[in-house]
Amino acid sequence: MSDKNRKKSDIISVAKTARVSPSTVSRYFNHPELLKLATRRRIERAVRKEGYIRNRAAQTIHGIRSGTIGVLVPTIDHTIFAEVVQAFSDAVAEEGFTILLASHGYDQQREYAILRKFLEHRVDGIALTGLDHDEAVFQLIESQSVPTVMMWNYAADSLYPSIGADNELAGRMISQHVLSMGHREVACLFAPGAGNDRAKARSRAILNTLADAGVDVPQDWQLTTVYSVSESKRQAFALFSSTKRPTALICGNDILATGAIYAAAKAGLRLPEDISITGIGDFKGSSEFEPGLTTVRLPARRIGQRAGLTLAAAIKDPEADRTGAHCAPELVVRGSCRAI
Amino acid sequence: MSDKNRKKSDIISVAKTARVSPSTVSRYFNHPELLKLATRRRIERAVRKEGYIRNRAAQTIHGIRSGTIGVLVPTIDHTIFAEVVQAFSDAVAEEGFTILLASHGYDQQREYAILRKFLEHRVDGIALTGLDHDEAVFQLIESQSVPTVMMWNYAADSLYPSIGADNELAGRMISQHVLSMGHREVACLFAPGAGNDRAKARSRAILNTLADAGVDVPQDWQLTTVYSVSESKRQAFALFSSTKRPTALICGNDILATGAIYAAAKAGLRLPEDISITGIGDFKGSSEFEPGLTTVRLPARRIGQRAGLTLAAAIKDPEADRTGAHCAPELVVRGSCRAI
DNA sequence: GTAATTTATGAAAACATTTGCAAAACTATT
DNA sequence: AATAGTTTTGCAAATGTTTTCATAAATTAC
Repeated sequence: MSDKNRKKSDIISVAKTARVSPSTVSRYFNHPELLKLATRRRIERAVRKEGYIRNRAAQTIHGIRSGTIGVLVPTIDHTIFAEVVQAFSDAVAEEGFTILLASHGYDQQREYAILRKFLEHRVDGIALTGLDHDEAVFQLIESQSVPTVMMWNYAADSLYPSIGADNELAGRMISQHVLSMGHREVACLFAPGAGNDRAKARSRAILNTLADAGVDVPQDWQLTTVYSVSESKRQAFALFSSTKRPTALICGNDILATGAIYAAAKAGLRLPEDISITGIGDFKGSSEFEPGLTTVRLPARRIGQRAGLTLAAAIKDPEADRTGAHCAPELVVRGSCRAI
Repeated sequence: MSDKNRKKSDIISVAKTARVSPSTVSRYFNHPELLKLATRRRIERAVRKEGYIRNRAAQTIHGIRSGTIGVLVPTIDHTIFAEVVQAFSDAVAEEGFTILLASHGYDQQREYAILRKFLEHRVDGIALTGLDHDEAVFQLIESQSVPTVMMWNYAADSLYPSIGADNELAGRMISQHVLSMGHREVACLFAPGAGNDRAKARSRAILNTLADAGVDVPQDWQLTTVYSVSESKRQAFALFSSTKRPTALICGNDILATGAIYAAAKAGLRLPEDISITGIGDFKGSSEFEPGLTTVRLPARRIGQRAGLTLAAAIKDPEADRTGAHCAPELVVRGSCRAI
């Protein structure tokens, strides 16, 4: 494509080979309709010959948008966030944006530091996960007045547009279903709530709903485990091996439920005859268990896409609608939770 | 943190409030050791007061590194790539880089377009997935002479440092194991090879190894399916329901194997008594099935980390060692493949 | 207390662009 | 062929930094 472009080519060198001024080359890219066809042709050839690639950094310092969006998730390698990020990325790529991605591992300090970095790169917008963030994070966003959305969790009164599911509702839905199937002896397996408002909202809602129905979950049936199949398998196995077993186990998410299902198999329990298990999330694959996992679908792809679209719109038009959106969770009844 | 910074603060405004010159502020950030303690203090206060955030775009046009690395994967929401990206991101974050992430969905045209975008952003380095890319992609990288690594797949003679596993070896390992367990009636379930050199290498190696041992896989036992639990479940179920069943099913990756396991359960086959199933990858969770999945571990995290470290080193020191690294696959024998 | 060093700071040029304004080159009109 | 109007282009200033070079200030040596 080029022979001796050892000297990186810039707009000036392109101008030279096209025998026009740098400004004209700039216009070629930004307002091509202002150029005479012949000039356009000439420049096009020069660009090609030089293998010139525009320098967004140089544009950015003119207040022109950087074309990047900072996306901040707790971790990338959980199905659920991976899906959100994928959908988000696809949505904004459509609009010409590229994402800067980073994960904070549920560490609020790191979240702040990463946010600063994003801002140094002059991202045009920011997508955070969850509604719960350090005060400094909010201040930073406020002071830089950069368009922001909060993904994953929904609350009507959030400070910035939130696009996600109502996790409390999800918790309520699954526990109501379990109750409606006649279960009274219910155990719970939750992810830790620290720095994770989603997990917190779910466990709160589940426990409350059960309590309201007069079902009391004893302390030793309220298990907590990190987000990991093997850990939840271990914990659930211990639970299933104890003398008194619940008839149903409500898990805070599908990954934990997966562990519980394996634990049941290991303990020789039949699903759902001996034990009912439910999840939250409806991750890819949850429908494929035998029997399928009864769960509440949190529409990850829809959330990611919607969040991306909303943010892109807010960036392009500061007057755009900045209200969030609730991507409603949906009860998915499969075979893993039976009626008593 | 600030009242009336409606006018975005730059290095000049900071200089003004600190009563020093802009150059001094610049030095405060880049060579603080050159400043007198008192001056440093003064500037620090001004920075804080103004809520100033450095502008990397402005630095970048001075040829200073942008601090970004472009990462290009086929898709983000496959466990395996998510893991690689997570590890990669962590590794380079350590060195001060932020990643620009995009996915091309196995579309070579899109890969090229995304690469151009990365280059417009003046990424300091590029990480691609796999060794197989469009000629134009290589030309672009060559002409911009930007440090590049290729992740996931390993080949000693690759054009750019490759950090990953030898997928052919992985295929050989698993089929040798299956053979050593005495299986002669073997079926295969592969991911499509188009635009995916990893999948291609595996299926080739598996078929060859089997053939060398005199085991011929009939055409209708060579199944191909997209990367999806439900699709592979469907296909495997069909296979299991036909009159003549293999004694073992070798799957091109763990996701496909997962589908096959569910299919077996659905078909009422016992694992491994009635059917042996193997995967490749050893994804998170593969060890937790009952029985655990026999597979070949491809060390995703190690690959991502290693790739990140290698690239970061190449960026920081152009003379750095640019040889790739083979992260050896490793046979993981669990219960899903029995001896006949 | 002065000269010679060393250290800390500032001025100005450079980086790769964009853009407002003005000049040049066309077209259309007479 | 001259004029008015329009379209196309170039000049120069601006953007937010870094860096080289020069100078001022502080320190040390005598």
